[in-house]
Amino acid sequence: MGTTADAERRGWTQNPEAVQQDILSVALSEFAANGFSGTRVDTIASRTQTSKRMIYYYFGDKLGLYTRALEAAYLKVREGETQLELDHLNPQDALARLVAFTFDHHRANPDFIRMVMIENIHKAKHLAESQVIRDFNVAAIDKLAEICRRGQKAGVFREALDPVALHWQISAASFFNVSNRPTFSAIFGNDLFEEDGQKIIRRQTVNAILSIACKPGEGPSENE
Amino acid sequence: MGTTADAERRGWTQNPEAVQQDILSVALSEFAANGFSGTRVDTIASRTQTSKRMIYYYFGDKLGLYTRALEAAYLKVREGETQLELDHLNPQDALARLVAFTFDHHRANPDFIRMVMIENIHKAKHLAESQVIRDFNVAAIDKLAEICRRGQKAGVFREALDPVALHWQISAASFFNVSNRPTFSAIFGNDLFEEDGQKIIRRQTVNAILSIACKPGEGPSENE
DNA sequence: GATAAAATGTACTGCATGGTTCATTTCGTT
DNA sequence: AACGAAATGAACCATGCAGTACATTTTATC
Repeated sequence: MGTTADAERRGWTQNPEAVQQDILSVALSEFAANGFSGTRVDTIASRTQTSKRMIYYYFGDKLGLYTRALEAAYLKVREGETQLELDHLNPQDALARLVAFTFDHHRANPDFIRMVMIENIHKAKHLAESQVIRDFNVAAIDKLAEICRRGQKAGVFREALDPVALHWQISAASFFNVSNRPTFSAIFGNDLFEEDGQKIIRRQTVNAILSIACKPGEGPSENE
Repeated sequence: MGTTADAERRGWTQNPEAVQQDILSVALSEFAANGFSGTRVDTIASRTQTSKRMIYYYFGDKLGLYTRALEAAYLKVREGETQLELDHLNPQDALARLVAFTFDHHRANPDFIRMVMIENIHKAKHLAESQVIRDFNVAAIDKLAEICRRGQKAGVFREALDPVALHWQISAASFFNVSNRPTFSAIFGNDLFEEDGQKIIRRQTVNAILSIACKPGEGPSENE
């Protein structure tokens, strides 16, 4: 990626970029696993090719490292979202596809989910302070807004439909599915989180979202 | 409360029950606010009428206190659920009522939500170990299962409807609404969490759930 | 190849914090 | 009122852990 040199390290060679990446990726996994106060800087350091000294050299303090890890998580997950191409589909199908994609994408990025969970525990304090995150998060809803416009213009979506409220519904299902899996499956068993169960949930979710968006009669067909 | 004596404390008087309750309620609020590792036993103690010594006397260690606080949170919230009476309503209305109630009930118990969030961060480790919680949680779904039975018998609900999957959907919306408010409103603004916005979300959620449960044509009416 | 800046290694420190020790007071029982 | 057990107070301890000091090595620049 870019000019990042390859890290051939015998004896040792300087490689600032690689060292920072190394630290960041370990930090992300540790913070995601243990939360902010639950995470030990020493543990991060030990899982790294480098030392605690370097963490403070590059990131200042624990909070600085956490913030950067949080940003890295967002960047990585948003990157994956750009893949999705929906313009060639009719509004209903585009929406269905977006929902299914979001559902799967959340599942595929549990570390990101956990970072957001942790942020919520902290009342989103750090997220709110990070300009990086705020900037490109507003764009997260663009695709959905565009679909809504098209659907309303075509007369198949409700006039009162609000993209943000719809995004809320999509996020709720997709997020909860990952975030609350431990408690939910501890209480009600793991069936819904096996492959078959997840298919059911995803289909239910897609249908539910479509029924929110569509005018009566324009809803999802039953034969999927 | 039962025979719990009133705590007239001048000089000081022994009152084990009241002391434990005092500790528990402070502990719940601290753990809910700061997570397990983020919480300081000294802070709990200082917000209490009693001392750190008593915490260890009654609860053994920090984890013991946490576990008891978690159980207390569950007990309190489940208690509030027994109010709801649905047998006199037809299945659709009963379900709509249950969903709206659950939505509001989650909102009214943010500390409980936060404890569950924290448990999920910890992969539900402590919840899984608490027999108390497991026991009365299976019962949490009874009302819903009964509604499903009635709706299917009446021919208005889908045959394939699974109460647990439906409960998942109801929980997802109700839980997310509280758990992710900080990050969501940090990114998209607070509108959806004001009174008007919440009404929209709740109505959307009720309709979405009904559309999942009901056969096509038996769905929610539009004039609500 | 000398020099300075950037990058890294090693060892350390100070305090926050979970948990304990030991003594004292309250209170039910006789 | 005496006695033992339960309940409480006040100070203390050990260590986990974020953060630092200081020395050393690499690398670019002249």
